[in-house]
Amino acid sequence: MTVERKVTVETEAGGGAHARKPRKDAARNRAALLAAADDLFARCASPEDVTMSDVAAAAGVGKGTLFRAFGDRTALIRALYAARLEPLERAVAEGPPPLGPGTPPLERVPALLDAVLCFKFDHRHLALALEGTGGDSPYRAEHYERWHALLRSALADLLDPPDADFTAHALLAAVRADLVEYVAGTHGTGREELRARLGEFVRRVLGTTGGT
Amino acid sequence: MTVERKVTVETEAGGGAHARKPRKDAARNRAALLAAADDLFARCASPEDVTMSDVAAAAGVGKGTLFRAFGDRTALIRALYAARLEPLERAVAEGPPPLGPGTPPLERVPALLDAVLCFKFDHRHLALALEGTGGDSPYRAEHYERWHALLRSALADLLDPPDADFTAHALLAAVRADLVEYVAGTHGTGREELRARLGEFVRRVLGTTGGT
DNA sequence: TGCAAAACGGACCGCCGGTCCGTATCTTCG
DNA sequence: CGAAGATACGGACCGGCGGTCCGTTTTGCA
Repeated sequence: MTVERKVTVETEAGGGAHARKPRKDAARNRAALLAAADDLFARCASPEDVTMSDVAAAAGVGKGTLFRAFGDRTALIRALYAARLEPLERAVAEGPPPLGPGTPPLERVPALLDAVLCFKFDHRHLALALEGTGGDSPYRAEHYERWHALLRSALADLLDPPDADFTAHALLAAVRADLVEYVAGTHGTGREELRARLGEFVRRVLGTTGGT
Repeated sequence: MTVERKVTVETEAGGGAHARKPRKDAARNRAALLAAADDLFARCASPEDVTMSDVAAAAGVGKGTLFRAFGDRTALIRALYAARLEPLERAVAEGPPPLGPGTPPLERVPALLDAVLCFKFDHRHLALALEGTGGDSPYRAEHYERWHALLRSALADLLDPPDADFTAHALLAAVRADLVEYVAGTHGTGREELRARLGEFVRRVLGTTGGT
């Protein structure tokens, strides 16, 4: 009876999870949705008041399409955030100093935090949307774990292991999007001034006293 | 025609905003609602899944009563949080060292942060509910401004003014409820260990090297 | 060109925060 | 003590949101 080779075998077993090539309209719509969402988040005061329907409408597609493409609100925001973050992550993973690997920790840690701060500042709307996903903490996002691990390992040369772990958390907490937004928004503190303050703070944490 | 002295004059002009004595049942219900809310937040995993209807039902009153008493969800949570925080605020405002005024900054700053950490740890459910109020940042709450100002003024003796301001923010960021929850929950880090890590971190920020 | 797989889209659902208003309860004053 | 006015009660009700469903349309392949 020939078992019906209907398989759709998918080559999945090997572990490669490559989605088997999306249809053209699907790809186009996905891109349009990302663009529309980015635009809306940038334009609106609070992430709360850009609804999923808004995004779909702005992209010129139906709501069903939006949810089919991304699953849910959180996933949409994560996808958007990840797309914007990718250049920075590449620079950290394989770029030149002071961000890339092979940089001495005392130099790399401040550079990493400065880079994160700049990113959060320049993409506040996305970062706020991501961190304010309501559900629960932003700490659930796996990219947080990556940054934490990176920072911790860089700090490992300078501190005791348990301290390195907590310090990494604490330093990342200093560049959380809502804090950045608050300081920048309320006090009118500008980008460069914020960078200077953070730099000084990090220097103090690392015990680097001034120096040339 | 005697202009109808209907006034309800209220003595408001003087600036005193004392609500003119609430009715007895209103007071009782208010208390019941606070208790019910506290209980529910403590019992539920995420603040998100305790609804206003739940609170009203648990307190044995109607939803209308709940909203009449507190206005909206945020105000309910704030009232609850403020009630629990009050002892600590008194200790800070008029208590003995190391929390109270008159304590030298080098001693007071770590003490304040330790106290906040303990409070956030012990009342995670409330702190999470408050900070996760969705709307926007927890920085809008006026009690944040109080703590920030307090810390900043304590730091003013040790740092340049702009650094004191940012440092106060950064230190408070290290004790945010969701971070505490994450570190305590995921890594199973206990209360005392967390206090030790925070203490060490603060010490490093203040440049206090070990010492007896 | 024909056909099945895949994607589309918008009506629809459940839920939640918040409102409204007829009814019940308290308080005060004669 | 009784009645009237003020205040609070409570739950049916509303608008809007995230998310789902399924009949219809598009696409890719042979």
